[in-house]
Amino acid sequence: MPEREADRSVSQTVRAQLALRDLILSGGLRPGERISELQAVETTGVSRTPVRMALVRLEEEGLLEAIPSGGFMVKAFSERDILDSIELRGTLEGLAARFAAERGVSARDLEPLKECLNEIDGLVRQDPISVEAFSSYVALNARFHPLLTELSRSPPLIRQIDRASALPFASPSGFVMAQSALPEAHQILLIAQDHHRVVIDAIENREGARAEAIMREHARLAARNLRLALRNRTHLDLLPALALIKSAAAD
Amino acid sequence: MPEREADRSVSQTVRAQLALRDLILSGGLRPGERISELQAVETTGVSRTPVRMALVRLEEEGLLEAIPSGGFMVKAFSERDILDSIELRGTLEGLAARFAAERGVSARDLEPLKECLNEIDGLVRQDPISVEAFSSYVALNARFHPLLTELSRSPPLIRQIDRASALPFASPSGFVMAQSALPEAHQILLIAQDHHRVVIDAIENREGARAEAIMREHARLAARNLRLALRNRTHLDLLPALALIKSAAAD
DNA sequence: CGCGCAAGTAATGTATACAGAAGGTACTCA
DNA sequence: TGAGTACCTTCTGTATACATTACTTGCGCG
Repeated sequence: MPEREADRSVSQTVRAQLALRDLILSGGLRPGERISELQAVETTGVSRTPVRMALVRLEEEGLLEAIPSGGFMVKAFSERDILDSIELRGTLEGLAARFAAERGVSARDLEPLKECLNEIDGLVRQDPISVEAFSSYVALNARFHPLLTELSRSPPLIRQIDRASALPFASPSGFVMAQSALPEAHQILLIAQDHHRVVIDAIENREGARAEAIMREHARLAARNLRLALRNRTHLDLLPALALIKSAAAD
Repeated sequence: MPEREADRSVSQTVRAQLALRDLILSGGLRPGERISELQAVETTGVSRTPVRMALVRLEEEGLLEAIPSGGFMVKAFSERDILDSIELRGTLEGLAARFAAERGVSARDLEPLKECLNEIDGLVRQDPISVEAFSSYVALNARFHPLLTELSRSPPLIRQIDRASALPFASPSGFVMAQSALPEAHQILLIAQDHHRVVIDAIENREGARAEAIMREHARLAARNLRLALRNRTHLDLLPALALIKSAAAD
């Protein structure tokens, strides 16, 4: 079947949203820079209507900021903003873990999570850990966290966590790859995996406060990774999203 | 100056958004009901383009749900959803209070909050409390909570709290008016005001954990109000948003 | 030489026309 | 009588044209 010009199956709006998001995260647009709709029409190849829709959605996503007089600009983030976003995500995931513990979960619901954990165990046993193993870890981690969130069985909370994780630097896997270049890499991964095991154990034993606390601390690993990566200033290219940081980056 | 057909100063999109939100919250549309764009065009009087924009924003706001095949429907909420949304808001406000306590706030920043508290004190001294006093309380409460949130000086958190409070039944003032019809009304108001004083005290003394805990508990007053109002089933007309609840309401 | 105003230009907000798809209904066949 | 199919209606998604508003540039006046 002919499939020129990208997928014909997805809507123009989604296509524009993806294209613009990539453009922003790859640093194609400077923070604070106004996004011209016509310019966006040229780069995305779709009409103004879906472009406008995509811009609105990217604003809600947090990547854009509305200009009072009209239009949108690329949002700029401080390092503090990012750290706060991580703490925020950890707090929400903590709430989800507490809900799961307090309300109880069936062994059947826990099954896919334990599978994840076992697969991750296979990875972290390596020393040193290969880059491919890191990629696998990112994938497994990106599977584990949503599963954990869903254990809360709370649609409003799940929704809010999704929104809080939409910002790439706030997502559970946002800074794992940055970590791969660090000497502490293996150690941090072992700790993260221990957090995973502890939160499942806490949920199984209906220990709400413990489940909540460990998820908060778990998120703070991401904050540590960010700080280490910024200080070392090595392999920052692994983190395209950092193009949005105000002071740093911007070579 | 002529001002027919509503304000000419606000955009059509905002006008449509307000009109549709009122329509939904007043129960004009049943939960689960599909919102036809053309029908929305007729009721709002604006064209399809701003109507579509308004629908997208109302979806992000949480009042609408996207239908996979296209279009939007009015979202339905369970009582549990609402209770979770309140707990969620309390958790976020707790985080804001903790940030404020940990990072410290100046006496100048606290001034407007203390003014609020003093004004509320003047209200809760009455016994019994008039309906007008309740309205004044709602207004003051709606001023206090955003001020408290801003003490965190964390734009990402402020943004997330705004979004969590957008749902009318999750907002800090969502169930205060319902409470006015209850025999426990005065007592609950006194407790709420004590929470306000305690959180400010905790922030002043840099007691982060205490500030966080009290805001969580403070939000649970709203949950109590909701449960009492639903059990008593009196003055439910004060809560138009309850038209969105799945099982209840729906006469 | 600097500030302010005006005019031109460009960009956004809005309206509408068109195409494609989804859903409903009626009819036919088993 | 029930199920399946085909057609028709109605809706959404997209494109584009138009109007209004904001911004910029250049000129004139102080």
